[in-house]
Amino acid sequence: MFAPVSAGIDYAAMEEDILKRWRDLSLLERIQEERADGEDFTFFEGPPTANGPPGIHHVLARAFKDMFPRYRTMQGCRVLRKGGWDTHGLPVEIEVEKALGLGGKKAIEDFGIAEFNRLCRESVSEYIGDWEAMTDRMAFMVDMNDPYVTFENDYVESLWWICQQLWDRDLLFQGFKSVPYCPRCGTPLSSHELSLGYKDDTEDPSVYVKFKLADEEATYFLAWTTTPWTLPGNAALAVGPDLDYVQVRTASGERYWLAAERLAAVLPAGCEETARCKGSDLVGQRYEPLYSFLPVSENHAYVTEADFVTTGDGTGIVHVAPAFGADDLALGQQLGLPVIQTVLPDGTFRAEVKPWAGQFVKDADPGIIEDLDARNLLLKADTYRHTYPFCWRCDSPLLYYAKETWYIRTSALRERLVELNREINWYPDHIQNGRFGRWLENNVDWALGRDRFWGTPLPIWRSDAPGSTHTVCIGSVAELSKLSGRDLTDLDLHRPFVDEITWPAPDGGTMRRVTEVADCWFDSGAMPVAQWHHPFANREQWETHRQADFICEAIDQTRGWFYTLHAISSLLFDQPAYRHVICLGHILDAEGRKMSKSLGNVVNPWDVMNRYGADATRWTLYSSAPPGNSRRFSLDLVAETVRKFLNRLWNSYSFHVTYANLAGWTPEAAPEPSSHPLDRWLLAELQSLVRRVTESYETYDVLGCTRPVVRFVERMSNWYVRLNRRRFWDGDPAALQTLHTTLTTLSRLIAPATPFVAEAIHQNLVVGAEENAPVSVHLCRWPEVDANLEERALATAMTVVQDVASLGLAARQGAGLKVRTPLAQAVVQLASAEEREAVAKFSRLLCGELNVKKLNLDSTDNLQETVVFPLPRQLGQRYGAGYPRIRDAMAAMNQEELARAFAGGQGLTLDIDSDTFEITAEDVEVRKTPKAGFSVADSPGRLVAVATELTPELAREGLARELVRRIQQTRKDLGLAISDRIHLVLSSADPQLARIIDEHGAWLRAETLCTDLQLTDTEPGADGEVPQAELTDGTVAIHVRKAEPTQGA
RNA sequence: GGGUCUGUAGCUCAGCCGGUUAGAGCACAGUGCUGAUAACGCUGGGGUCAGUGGUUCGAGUCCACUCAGACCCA
Repeated sequence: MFAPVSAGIDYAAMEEDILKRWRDLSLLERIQEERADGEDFTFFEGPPTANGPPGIHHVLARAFKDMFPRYRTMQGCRVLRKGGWDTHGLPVEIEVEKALGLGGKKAIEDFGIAEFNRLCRESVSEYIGDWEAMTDRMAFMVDMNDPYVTFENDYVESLWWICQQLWDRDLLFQGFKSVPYCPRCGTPLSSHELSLGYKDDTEDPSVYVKFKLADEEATYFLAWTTTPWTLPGNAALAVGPDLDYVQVRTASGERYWLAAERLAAVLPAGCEETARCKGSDLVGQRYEPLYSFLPVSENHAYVTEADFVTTGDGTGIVHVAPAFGADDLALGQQLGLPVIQTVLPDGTFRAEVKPWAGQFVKDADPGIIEDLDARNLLLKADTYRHTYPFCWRCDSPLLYYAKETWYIRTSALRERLVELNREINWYPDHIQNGRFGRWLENNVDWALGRDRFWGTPLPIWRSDAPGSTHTVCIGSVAELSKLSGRDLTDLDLHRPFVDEITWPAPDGGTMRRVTEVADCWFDSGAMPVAQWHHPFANREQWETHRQADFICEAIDQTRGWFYTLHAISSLLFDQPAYRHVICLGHILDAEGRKMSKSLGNVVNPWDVMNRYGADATRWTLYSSAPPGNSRRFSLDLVAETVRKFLNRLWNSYSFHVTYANLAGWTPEAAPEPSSHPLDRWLLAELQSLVRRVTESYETYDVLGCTRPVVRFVERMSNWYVRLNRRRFWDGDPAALQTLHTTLTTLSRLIAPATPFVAEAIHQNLVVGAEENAPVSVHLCRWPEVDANLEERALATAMTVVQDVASLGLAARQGAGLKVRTPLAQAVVQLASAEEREAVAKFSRLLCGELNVKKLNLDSTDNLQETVVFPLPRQLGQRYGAGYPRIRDAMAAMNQEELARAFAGGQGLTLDIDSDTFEITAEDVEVRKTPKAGFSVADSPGRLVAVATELTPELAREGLARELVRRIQQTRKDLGLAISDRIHLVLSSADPQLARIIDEHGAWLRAETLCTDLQLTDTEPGADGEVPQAELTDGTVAIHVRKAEPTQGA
């Protein structure tokens, strides 16, 4: 006996039961034990930060992460699934800063770094419980008991080791980075801080500046800027190489170079064009610097080309100041331009910039404009409105400012990064050469340092002796202990404690740590190394798992984790960090808007999982859209998954258990193959499904793993089970075995995707019935295709049969004939002998489906009359009185041939009484009417006609079925069990009743499990209590009473 | 402003190498079936394949541009 399964199911409750079962089994531990000798499959967990509760988008990522490790486990692999937590970084600091009400770096320093970092450490585990609960509830199988944690000393020490590796290979260096910088708070802002403070319609100066050519008199390049204060830092001018430039002479006699497209907007009409060329022709021209406050040794003050030059505004010639703009700096680094840093960190000009020394740069703008004007270097000055960033804390306008910071020299290995990317399999594949590939091709050095507090301290110590460059990069705690002469084993590897470690420098100064901490993306990108505390421990683990077989995150990680993993692994080990990567699109709300707290449209994963269950949630995410697409998500979609997939599966399962138990059936260890065509068909379909799904798992095709299963379950439920109900009722072992095999195979096939339902089925059908069965479906081996059961011809045959059934039902409906009324025959006409053979094999099935006495496959009769009807509106308009003649002439022709001709695109030319009429296919309507006595439906190449004549015998049989149907409904309404016996009294004044019972009584009693049937001839009144059925000339009342079970039966 | 992706029925999505009249599910309407099913069948309404131009005998599909949305970068 299987445990009874009710069709109505509460998935959430079922899942809670299964979770408990897994806990009792210690499933994860058990899997790791049983697969200890398996081939290795390595999954890397992209670590989340637990300083906020998980949202539905985290469920999305975790659902996709879960499938493939589970699949590999079922293929026998030993799967690494180590959890991890990302704990450092600015977002964490900002949360704590807000909670403490601190305003900026200075305030944090005053508050105390030690206490601040302690609070950060606390904050990142605040929601760890929520995350663990969500992970557990959705059945993301990951080891949360032994996760890597990026703030732990072992982890940080590995990061130090990496820094030292890079340092030793001259890949770690100090350079400039342009950052949005708040002069008041004295700190750079991160991109998400930046996005908090943009203001539209900010007014700034708009100045057109004249740069005099070095070796041409009275000739200038015109450049445009909204930040005059950056002009003392000018190092070059940039043009677009493919843009057209003109030199024009103005009325004053001066000549200006600018983009041809900008001429009209910048200069008054009437200028004379004196030269024209491409931007690339200007490259290399030298000009006289506007200012020379700072000594400059490098080559500068010439024209170069840059792809960021546009003609949307300005002059098409861009003033380049590497000390400030990010584009400028990148270009400058590429060309070796000097960083002319004229501005101090507090936003004022340095002393060397004499006229404006000490002045806040923005306040100096008018003075600079005045100065340029006085020196005849200003064409014009105006104001300009645009979007400009402000500090979200103090509202000061931000400056883009090149700051000295630590870099990883990734650009030195740019080519190698691109090459190694070719070894990675990307899903969707466009990311490889698209977003990610392009990003790598344009790789710039990785700015590693952050002027912050809660992060991995850069392990770089430098002598504080004036002018000293003595610097060391530490690679381990032991090394630091040795250098500092202290045992630092228990040192917390964070600020401020690490900063306190100093020692005498050989040049007389003191070795002090640089104050920066590492970009937190460095932490997570280093996890392949640091999660093992490599090279200090776990050598074997590290060797085995240095490359992931599979990772999966959302698309925003292309420049985040996907990049940092790739960069670190390529630089250190010259190999990609991962072989397969699924890059997910973002999740949107039902209206297609981004989910955000401010819009209040964030879906809480618990609401979804509590209502519909984790399986339904997971399956919806897998199957509703390609993984890489952004996807709309709503509860309705999950509800649809329940209805259209899970319920159909569950009901088939419930059906199977009900009838297996009724028949006392148990599965056979080695069942005989069934010869029943429907069984063979289902098993053949099952084999194709296994083949298809397996291929999809092998190729990381998530839609291929899921959508075919939906189609299969639909056919299993609505075709196989429905058509075989009689066999199940009869306890046919072949049918029960077929459905059993199918359901248990299916449970393994869906186990990686919907682990709960799969487990529920497995527990009841397999664990409950077989000795030595795996205790969990997740310990089973993946199903294999049984080639003996694959019969492709059967699948095609069945599609013909299904089409014939549809046509037959359409034909019945066309004649208004209820399916319950039997008809004498259906005539089926098909295009080929193969199709006829297929249908013949299933003719009994089709007779039942269409409720006809026989199927006639041999008729060649013409069952439809064709009439080609000339349309009066069109032909009448064209030929007026000629229309009746056309009509009569066409009516006299062979309608079949005519219809064929028009269908084939031919027209018709009629010559009647010396008049000529041209008739096209648009002028006629081909009407088909069924032959008398039939109702017809057809599809291309197929036709089904049902005989419409209803003899009294057939009518009585139909009424008998109607009676049975009413009695069964009554049984249901009375709440009788399916196997309960009944007493039945039928009352009607219509003498037909007796005749019906005479002819069909035995059948009726068998169908309704009626042990005692009585007839009375009282015509029932309109008693609403007693169910009734309509006969031809009267009504019959149905009295059902449950029969007491016979003693001992 | 730049890059990548997406845009097909009211909604969620298919649509192969360019090839006949663009499909499915949901929702809606009618109707039928049902002792497994919260289901199911049949019929129907519903489409400027985002837009414009081009290539081609032929374009939802290829190319260019435009528009809208998403993400990343400025």
